[in-house]
Amino acid sequence: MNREAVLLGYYRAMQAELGPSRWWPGDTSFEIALGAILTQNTAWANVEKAMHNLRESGLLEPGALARLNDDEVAALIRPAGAFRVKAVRVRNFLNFLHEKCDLDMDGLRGETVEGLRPALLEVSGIGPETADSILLYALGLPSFVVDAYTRRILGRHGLIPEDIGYGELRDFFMDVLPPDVALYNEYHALIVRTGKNWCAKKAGKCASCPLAVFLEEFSPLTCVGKSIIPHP
DNA sequence: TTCCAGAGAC
DNA sequence: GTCTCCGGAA
Repeated sequence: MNREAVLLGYYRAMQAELGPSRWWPGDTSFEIALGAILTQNTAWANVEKAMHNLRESGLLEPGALARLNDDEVAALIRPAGAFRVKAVRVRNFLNFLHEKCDLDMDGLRGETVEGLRPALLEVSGIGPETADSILLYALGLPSFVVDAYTRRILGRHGLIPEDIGYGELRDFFMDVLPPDVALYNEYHALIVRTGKNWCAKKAGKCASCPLAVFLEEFSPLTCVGKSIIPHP
């Protein structure tokens, strides 16, 4: 199998069906990075409520947010869920920005994925997916983002084992795709939109999925009606 | 593995 | 009422 051709085929199929995604929503690098932390295991609609609270209070910039204590931050981001945990994670990220670039993310321009990714992963509360989201969407660096939808879709199609680790799944893309920021950006956006609409955890709606042709081509699974079930 | 922890869909 | 959500830490 030519993995590059297959993965580009997935990309084109989603692109043809869904059109451009215009990701990641947010006016500044900091706002995008903040959203990446707040959306951890959380529906985006709830993140928007938290962002709205911060915006109304003029706190969507690092300097202003850094002056609040954790309880004040927690109260504002409450709609995003796990708010006490996430308030600490935002604090840790602000401390990172303070040391790294004096709270100005423009100071991170010129950094590389190889240089910055390990540093981000040192921050407690920033795991691999959040780090890659910040690198790609906030800073425009070519670090491919994978997530639960990526694993579920490719797993159900039989292209990867469903228990594949984050790093291995990321390499599955980065080993064959060119390091193209625009491609990486749109690819992950399309995966999330496709996953949300067609590849629900319990029962996928494969019949109408933009990627149905690939399921038939690669899958050891059986597609019955509008849902996908494991092959006996 | 379990907890976090609100909110919408079902 | 249960499940899931643009995960990560202990």
